[in-house]
Amino acid sequence: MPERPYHHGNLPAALLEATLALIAEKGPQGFTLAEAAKRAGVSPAAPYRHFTGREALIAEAARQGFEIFTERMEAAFDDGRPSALAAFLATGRAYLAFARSNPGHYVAMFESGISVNATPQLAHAAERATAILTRAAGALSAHLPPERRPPAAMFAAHVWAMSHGVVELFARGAPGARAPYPPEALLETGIGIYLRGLGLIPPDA
Amino acid sequence: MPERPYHHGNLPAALLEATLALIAEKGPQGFTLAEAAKRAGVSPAAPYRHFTGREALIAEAARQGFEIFTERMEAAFDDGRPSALAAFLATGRAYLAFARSNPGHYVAMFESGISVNATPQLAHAAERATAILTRAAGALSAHLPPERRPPAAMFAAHVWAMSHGVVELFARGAPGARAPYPPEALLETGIGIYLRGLGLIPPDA
DNA sequence: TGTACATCAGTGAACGCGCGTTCACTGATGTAC
DNA sequence: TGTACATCAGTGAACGCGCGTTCACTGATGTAC
Repeated sequence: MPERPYHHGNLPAALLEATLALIAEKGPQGFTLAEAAKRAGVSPAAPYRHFTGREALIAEAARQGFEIFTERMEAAFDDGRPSALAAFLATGRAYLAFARSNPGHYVAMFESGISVNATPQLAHAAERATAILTRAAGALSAHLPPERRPPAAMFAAHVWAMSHGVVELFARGAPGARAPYPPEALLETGIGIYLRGLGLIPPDA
Repeated sequence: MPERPYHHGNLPAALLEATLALIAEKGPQGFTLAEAAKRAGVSPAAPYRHFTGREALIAEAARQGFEIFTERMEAAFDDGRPSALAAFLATGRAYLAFARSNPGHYVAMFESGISVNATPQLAHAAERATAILTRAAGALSAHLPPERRPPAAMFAAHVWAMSHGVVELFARGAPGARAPYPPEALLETGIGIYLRGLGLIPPDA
C-alpha cells in the first residue's frame, strides 16, 4: 500500500465524494467538514484550500446534483422519442432512479435547506432542471385540445410533487419500512391514473 | 413583570412548545436542548427532570404531531359526510392546512429522521394516521366497480405522496420562492385530475 | 392547626467532546533564465 | 540541463464555542401525624 503523497492529486473531487456519502448517511445537518476531510485522508484544514467553508461544499454538492439530475432527465426524455407518452413515463422512472442512485445529491438538492439562490451556479442548475420537467409535460399535454390542457408548469408541478412524495415517504431509508408497495410501482400507477385523468391515456387501457 | 417562581408550573408543555418552534425554524438537526431550555426560561439541566434526553423531546413532538394530525383528518373526513367525495377532498385540504399551521409538528413527523418505532406510543400514533387516510380512500373508492378499484392502501399512498410532495416542494419556507402556483391550488387540481383518472369524477366536470 | 420530613423540580457549575475556522509552517511543484 | 525562486497544496496545533449530559445542591411543595 503506497503512502499517500503530500499532494492529494484530486482533493476537491475526493471531498465532494465524502460529502455525498456523509449527507446520504446522516443528513445535511449531520455532515461535518472535519469528517469529510478525514474520509478524504487529509487534515481538517485542507478543505479550505478549495472551498470557502462548510456551506460551500454542500452548495457544490447540490449544484452538481442538479447538473446530473438534468442530464439524466434529458436523456430519459430523449426529445419526446419514441412518443411523448413513452418519453414522459421514462422521465418519471428516471426521477426515482436518480433519487435511488444518488441519495447524497438528492438530499443536498431537496433537503439541505440551502437556498437555491445560494450561488448563481446553483440557481442556474436548478432552473435547467425545472425547465426539462416542464418541457416533458408540455410535449405530452400538446396532445390535448387547448381548452382541456393544463398549463405545463402546473402539470409538471403535479408530477414532480408526486414523485418527490413517493421518494420521501416510501423510498427513503424508511426505518419503519412503512412502504405498502414498491416505490417504483407506486409512482408508475400514480402517474398512470393522473394521466388518465387528463385524458392522455384511454380510460380502458 | 412578576419573577418566575422557582417551580415552573408546566415545564413539559413549555419545553415542547419551544421544541416545535425551534424545529420549525432550524430543522430537527438544528434543534438543541440547551436553546429549548433557554426559551422555556429554565436551566439546561431542567429538561432532564421530564425527558430522558434530546431524542425523547423530538420523539414526543412527533407523537403529539401524529395525534393532532389524526384528529384533524378525522374531523375533516367526518365519516364520509356529506359525501364520500366531499369528505375526501376536505381531508386533502386538512392535510395541507395541518402542514401550514403546525410546521414544527410536521417536520418532527416527517423530516426528523426519527424512527417511527422509536417508542410504542409513536408507532401507534403513526398507525392511526395511516389508517384514517386509508379509510377515506377506501370509502371513496367503494363507489367504483370492484374490477376498477385500486387497493385502498395504494390509493391512499398516491394521495399522501402528492400532498407531501406539494408541502415539501412548494409550501415550505421556499427561500427561492419557486412555487409556480399557490400550494392549495396545486393540490386541489392535482387530486382532482387523479380522481378523474380513477373515474370518481365525471370527465367533463 | 403545627410541625417534621419525604419528595419533587429546579439550579449552576462542570465535564469531555467535536465542531468550524485560523494561522504560521513546510513539502512539492512549476517556471524563468 | 541546472538552479533560484515563486507558488501551490498540504500539515498540525490551537482557538473559542456550544453542545448533551451529569452531579451535588437547594428551594418549594405535599403529606403524616
